[in-house]
Amino acid sequence: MTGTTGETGQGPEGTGQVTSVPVPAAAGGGPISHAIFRLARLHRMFAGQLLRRIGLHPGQELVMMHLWELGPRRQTDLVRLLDSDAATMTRTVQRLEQAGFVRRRPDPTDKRASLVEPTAASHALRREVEQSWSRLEELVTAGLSADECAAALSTLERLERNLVQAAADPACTDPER
Amino acid sequence: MTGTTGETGQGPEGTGQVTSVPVPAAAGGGPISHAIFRLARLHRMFAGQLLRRIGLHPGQELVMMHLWELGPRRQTDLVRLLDSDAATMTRTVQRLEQAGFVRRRPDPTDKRASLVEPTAASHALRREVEQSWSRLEELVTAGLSADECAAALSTLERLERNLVQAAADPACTDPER
DNA sequence: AGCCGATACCTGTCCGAACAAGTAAATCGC
DNA sequence: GCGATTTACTTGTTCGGACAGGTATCGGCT
Repeated sequence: MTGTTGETGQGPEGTGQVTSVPVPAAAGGGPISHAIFRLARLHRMFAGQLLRRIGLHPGQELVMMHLWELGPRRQTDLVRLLDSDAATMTRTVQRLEQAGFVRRRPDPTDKRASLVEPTAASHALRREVEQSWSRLEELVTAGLSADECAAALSTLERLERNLVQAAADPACTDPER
Repeated sequence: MTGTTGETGQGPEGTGQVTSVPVPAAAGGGPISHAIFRLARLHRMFAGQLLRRIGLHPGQELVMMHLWELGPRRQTDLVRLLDSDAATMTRTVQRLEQAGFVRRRPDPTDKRASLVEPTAASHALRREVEQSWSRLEELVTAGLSADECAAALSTLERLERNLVQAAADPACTDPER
């Protein structure tokens, strides 16, 4: 049993090593797209690394944070909050339940729905999760002034808005060209 | 013909629908981290959508672009170029081979290695892939001036550099805190 | 009441990402 | 030359993400 990681199938456990990341000089494509791609990869890598040591997998922490913040929710609500996929949410919640961080209970007002609520045990994680997020934020914004942070945030949101808008505009990705 | 998508197991075929993305107001955590997260998700969604219609899955196009650009490479080189995972690369190349976009041949100078080269058939895709990337870049940077684009790129690179540096610094993620 | 379309969820499948472990071959050091 | 280490690749496993169905339920409409 090499990976004597978790008693419940949870409990990831890695080396904690972040590879040095040479940052390849991209082959042609859009520079901003590539930059987003690489930044996202690094960001994911760090988040995963920070989370792993507190027993969560990337993505699960977002569910937990919403549950801690808002209390019991239906899966559908979680899907909407995280803008996630229903199928993914089903299995994520199943794993969180199996890991003991979440409980499920039928919605009294809707026999189709199930309410998801954080367990008492899960609350012990909250502080750690929030610290990890703060830590990640510190790493990302290291050496940036408050103004620069605000500018960076504004830039990211601008790019995001562009994509959101493009998603709404049918002509953008579909027919044309 | 719903599931009869590809004769080789390839050939993704989706609805082409990009959900509207409500952009949840995040629960607590670092605003920049969340922005990166959401931007990356949207970006991935669009890239996937554009690629799907030309018969590739996200990630595969990066391999192909490097091969088209640089010619035959060993898998290890591809791993380094994309800063990817060796195991992922093995299976990605296997799928590309199975789909007929890539051929593999033993490296004459190193019996461990295998050379990966684009097939003639794959070259027909090149233009489409490059157009898709251009298109994605247009969507992301819609309405931005050249200066704003440069600034955005600089911002993204700055954040990336921070993470790269943090990755190199052992004290950042490991013990401490 | 009965019907029909929307919802809420589940399962199956395919894919990329990451880690662990193992095999074969190359290379270094003696 | 030979053993120890490194390298190149493969396989197994676990996740998240996305799409394609399928089932039970809810609701509005007739």
